[in-house]
Amino acid sequence: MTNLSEDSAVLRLPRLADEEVDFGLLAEMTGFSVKLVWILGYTYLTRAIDDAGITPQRFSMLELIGVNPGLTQTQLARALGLSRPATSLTIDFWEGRGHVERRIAAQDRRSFGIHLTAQGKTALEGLRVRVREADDALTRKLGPEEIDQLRGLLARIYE
Amino acid sequence: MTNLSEDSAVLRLPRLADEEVDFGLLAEMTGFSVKLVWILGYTYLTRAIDDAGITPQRFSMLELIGVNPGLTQTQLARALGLSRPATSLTIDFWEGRGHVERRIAAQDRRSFGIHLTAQGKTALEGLRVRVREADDALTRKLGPEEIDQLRGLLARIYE
DNA sequence: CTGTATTTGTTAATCACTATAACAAATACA
DNA sequence: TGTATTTGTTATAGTGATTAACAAATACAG
Repeated sequence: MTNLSEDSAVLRLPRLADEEVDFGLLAEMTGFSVKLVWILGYTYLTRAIDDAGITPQRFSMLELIGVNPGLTQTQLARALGLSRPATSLTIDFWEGRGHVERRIAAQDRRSFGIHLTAQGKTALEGLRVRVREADDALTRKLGPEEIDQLRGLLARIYE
Repeated sequence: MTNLSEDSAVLRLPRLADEEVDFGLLAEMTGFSVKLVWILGYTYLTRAIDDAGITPQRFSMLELIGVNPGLTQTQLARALGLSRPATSLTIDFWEGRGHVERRIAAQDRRSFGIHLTAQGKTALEGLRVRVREADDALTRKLGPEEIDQLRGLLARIYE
């Protein structure tokens, strides 16, 4: 995850501003602007939490488990838009660190309820602080009312 | 690129709205909203142009070449935020279709100036129409002044 | 002028991620 | 009771992008 050579990718962002390159249609597309901001946010977030393989996806999973203890893996997969195998592997990751445990569901012994361990709760607290900071950094050029405006417009699109 | 089985990925989007899942901190993050919209836009765009391997990245490259004929591969890589190997392969793709050609630069015979062929120009025109439609579809729930507002706020973040 | 260093582009090897397919166990239902 | 569906896992594969290594051309230092 550390890319520090000549062609480092973490910071590799399209360059709209400088030099003589005209972005043509891309510069007129809302989707392209969204992509640029997404890359920037992903970069901030990754830098904030990248300890031994913690990625935005993996954090999202831990957060969902923390807020909704007992969800099954299929429910988690659907909520986050992942395949069931990907979900299974993500839970393996957190279980291997002792942050999460699978408890067999009494009423349906095919499925597990996923829960945070005490360790997991502590880790999640620490991660949340850093994630918040990264998200604040992303919007640091906007005032509070502008952030609300932006969030509102984005929500109108995907809701 | 066709995923039509049970676990289809093209449409796989996190589900904020329905069911009993609480997204916790994620629901409060601007970066997460941006990600959702980005996924949606990427899905629309991919559906609009996905003929025989044309991806958003590859379209972006063709557009940049069309608007800025004669750029070198290194300049294209920097502008789009790609590595030079990735850029080289993308140009291979378009060159193989006869849409782009490499012309040796007279003053520096290490580098090529990249140019559209007549075929490439025609193809680009057709793609531009579909790309515009996909971008319009993404923002169809917003009025013109709201789109401007959104674009302005996003630009403030990455500029 | 000569030799080293840098730059451009390509190729090869690798890595990370995700998906699909196939499977066992449990449950639902006809 | 027997078939079909669902849950989760494993195995396989495919994709994309990256790093490293390289050849050719150019820049520059001594």
